[in-house]
Amino acid sequence: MSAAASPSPAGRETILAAAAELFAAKGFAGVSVREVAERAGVSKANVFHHFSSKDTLYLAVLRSAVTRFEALLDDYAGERDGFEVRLRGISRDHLQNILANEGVSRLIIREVLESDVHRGQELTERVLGDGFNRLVEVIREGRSRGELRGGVDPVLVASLMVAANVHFFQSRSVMRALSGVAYADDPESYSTQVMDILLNGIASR
Amino acid sequence: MSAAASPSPAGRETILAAAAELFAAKGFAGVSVREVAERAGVSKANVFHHFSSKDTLYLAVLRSAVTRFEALLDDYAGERDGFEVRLRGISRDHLQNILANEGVSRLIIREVLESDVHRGQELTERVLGDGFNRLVEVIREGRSRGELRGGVDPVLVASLMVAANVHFFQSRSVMRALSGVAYADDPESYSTQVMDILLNGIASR
DNA sequence: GTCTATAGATTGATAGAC
DNA sequence: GTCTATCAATCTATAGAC
Repeated sequence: MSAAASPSPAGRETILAAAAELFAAKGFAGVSVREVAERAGVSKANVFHHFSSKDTLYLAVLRSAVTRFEALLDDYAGERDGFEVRLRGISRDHLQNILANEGVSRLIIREVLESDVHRGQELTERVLGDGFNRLVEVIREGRSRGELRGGVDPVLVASLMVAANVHFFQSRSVMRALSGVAYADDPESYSTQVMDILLNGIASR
Repeated sequence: MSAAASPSPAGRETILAAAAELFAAKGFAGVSVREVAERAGVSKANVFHHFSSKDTLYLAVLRSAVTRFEALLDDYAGERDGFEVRLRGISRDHLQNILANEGVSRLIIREVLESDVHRGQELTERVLGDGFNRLVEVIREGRSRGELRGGVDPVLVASLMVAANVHFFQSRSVMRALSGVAYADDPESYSTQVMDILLNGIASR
């Protein structure tokens, strides 16, 4: 099974992988479609066959990170774990995902930070919305089983989980320099402590 | 009275204000020192008299946001309020501060996100460290009075407070497009709900 | 030194053959 | 699905006027 002759199936994925590396390293403006095509070993026109525009390709790269997150949620979809164990696992793996894909994570954060109203809507609809809503759903499910204190908004809880992990990622360089930040190089420990507080903060009774 | 003849006192502040506007609008690379001098109505040499380099001036602009935060902490330094009321007030005003100074807030976030180890240390020492440590101190004080659950790290709590507010600011454009985000345009309500969870999560017993 | 004009290269995107 | 050929628009860099 040499990879020499696989015409179509890998095509799109190859382009996506090449684009991810390049965009992560040089940003949207710093990369040309020709460059992506060359690295992927296809023609420029082929890139436009799979992705209707450079921006669509870019959003697809960002979306790939969310797809990884959704895959992670699937891993915890089973009935076997309790609410707390599930949320802890999701948060831990989410942070692990962010750290394992630094380049794309940074792209998403930059894009969100810099986006105006219109771009924000685009990012929500085409990149972030589904993943976030699925996380909210997990929490809503917990609420319907009486695991949550009354008055706690599942959307806000999901937002806090994301905020904590994004913050860990984006301020690591500063945290490391702060004295007394024990968890700066230990995402596992960080995630555990954050969820200790969060779960204790939202638990019923 | 008239502002016509105030040679030195306002000088530094005028330059700082001019630089803040320009950096916020065009970023570090997009602004020349000559430009700053012109807007401030002083000579370029005067700028270098007050700030030893363009980067020092830039860091001073970032630091001005932290100075505002420290002033805010002073407002809550009195003995009159309880621990919870104090933390709630600090968080609310902190978010208000971030939103009222969008440009500089964005600069800081960008700078932190993009910084490597060395720049992270610089940002910590010359911009962010003092403010953050003072927030940690407030929480430590609460702990020493038995307001915190055992095992809760004050540094992590401070980090979570910052994370929540930064996240609100930087993902507003996305939150607005998400269905069911009630607090997207209501920082007061957001802050209240976040602190509901956080305080409940860290409270003793 | 500063501005304007312009030549040349490169960009994102499309058309049409295979 | 993939290619070659080609489009108009934009960017880069330089030449020359002031």
